[in-house]
Amino acid sequence: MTESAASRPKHPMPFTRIEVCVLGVDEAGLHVLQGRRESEPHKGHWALPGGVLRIDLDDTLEQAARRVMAERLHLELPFVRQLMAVGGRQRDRSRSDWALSIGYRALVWRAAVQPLAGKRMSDLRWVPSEQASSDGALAFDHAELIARAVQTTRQEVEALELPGGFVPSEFTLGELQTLCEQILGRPLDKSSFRRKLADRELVEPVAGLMRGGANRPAQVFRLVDGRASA
Amino acid sequence: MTESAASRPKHPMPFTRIEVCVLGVDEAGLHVLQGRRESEPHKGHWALPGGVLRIDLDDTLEQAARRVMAERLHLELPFVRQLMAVGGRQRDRSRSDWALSIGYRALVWRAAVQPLAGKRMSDLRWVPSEQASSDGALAFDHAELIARAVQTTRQEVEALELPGGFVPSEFTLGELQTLCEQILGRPLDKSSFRRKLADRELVEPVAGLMRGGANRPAQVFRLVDGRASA
DNA sequence: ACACTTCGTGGTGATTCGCAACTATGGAGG
DNA sequence: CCTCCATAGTTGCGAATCACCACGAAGTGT
Repeated sequence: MTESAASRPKHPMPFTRIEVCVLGVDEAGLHVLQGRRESEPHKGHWALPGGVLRIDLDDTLEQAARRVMAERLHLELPFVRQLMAVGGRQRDRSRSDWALSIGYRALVWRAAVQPLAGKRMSDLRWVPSEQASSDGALAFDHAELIARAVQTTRQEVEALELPGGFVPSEFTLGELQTLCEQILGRPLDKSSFRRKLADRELVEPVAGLMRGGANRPAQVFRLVDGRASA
Repeated sequence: MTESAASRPKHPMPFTRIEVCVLGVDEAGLHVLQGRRESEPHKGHWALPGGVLRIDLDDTLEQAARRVMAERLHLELPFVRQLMAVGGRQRDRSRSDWALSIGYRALVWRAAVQPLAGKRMSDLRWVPSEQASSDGALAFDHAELIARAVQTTRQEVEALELPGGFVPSEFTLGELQTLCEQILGRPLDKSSFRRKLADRELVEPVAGLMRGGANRPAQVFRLVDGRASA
């Protein structure tokens, strides 16, 4: 990042892509958004949505990830997080060219988002995360990206570093707990969950009640100041 | 990583580099290896050692990192770990070209390693990690890479996931503890340290004693099977 | 009035962790 | 030879944390 292209003899640069792992939460757990590729290679196969890094359009890597999401899925996802870079000489194909992908992750509430197949992307489907991270039919490192996305996201939720942008502005503690349980894929203890929230001063009550649904109403909370970790 | 360069219209690709943050441990703590740049831009300034990704020479990103270390520092570092990718349009310089860097980290015992200035790298120096991660004179994202390297390394040591390649094949528990303390920059409790090692079955004793230096000799241990996390 | 469901809080036993004391075992020095 | 000293290695205990369970509170529906 300290050397410009013009300052030294040109070397061929790898074909650089952005891949985005969109994790959708619903009642059944975590799901990964996949699309069917319309062009070679791997035409007709399922893959993570992604696209070419366009240095004429994108100012930053994050912005590139957001542009790709908009083009492929018609989705505006302001909160993305980098996973890792994967790359190397393609071994599975006879053409021996290099490929480099920067993986990003987004976390959304599945019901609140309506992805629409866009450029170079036909069908879309949600795949349960457990199934997706061990899908051999995906391009080789996509499964690795998915596994990493699920793992890091769960670690964050476990540590109650709530990933930015997906926690509603107002919620009850029961809702928040259910959300975390759906991401983690396992039940949490109500008492411990609330204690941690209180000790770390992550949430604060709002003067108002809601969800008298069919039982006792619950206190409404919001995240204190800007406690959404990027 | 699923699309080849020839299959779609060529877009200009970013100038892609590898930067390596070599963390050296000694009695005083963690240090970062820096070199003085011999060429523009930032000529004469201190920076992390790095080099251009050469898709004609490198088969993988990791291999590229190792090649760069060999060229710049005459060092063979088999154990490197990826930190993150940083990049974007260069703002500080008038030329508006893109740069992309993949950051890697290596952890070595400072006394056991003798870096030698190599290609496009003149002086070398070790800088205390605290000082290095807040050095404004470094190229902009180098400080970020250093901070990330120190942070993740300490997290790993804290969790006793001993980074590969830097733990001696044989050691006493006292030596291992001292090593961890130097990386973490704070003292550890002897009793707790040993309990954790025992509980998680990370080390096993070797039938032999050593270091009768001037006091009671200590049992020699080795890591059980392959407990070095990459 | 009663059942039912979720909210909210409190208690208890097990585990972990930090702190510190204590013993063991060698060398150094008089 | 005896004492002192530095480090090795173990043990015990109080504090903090956590998982699990239980109970009362506050609404709705029958």
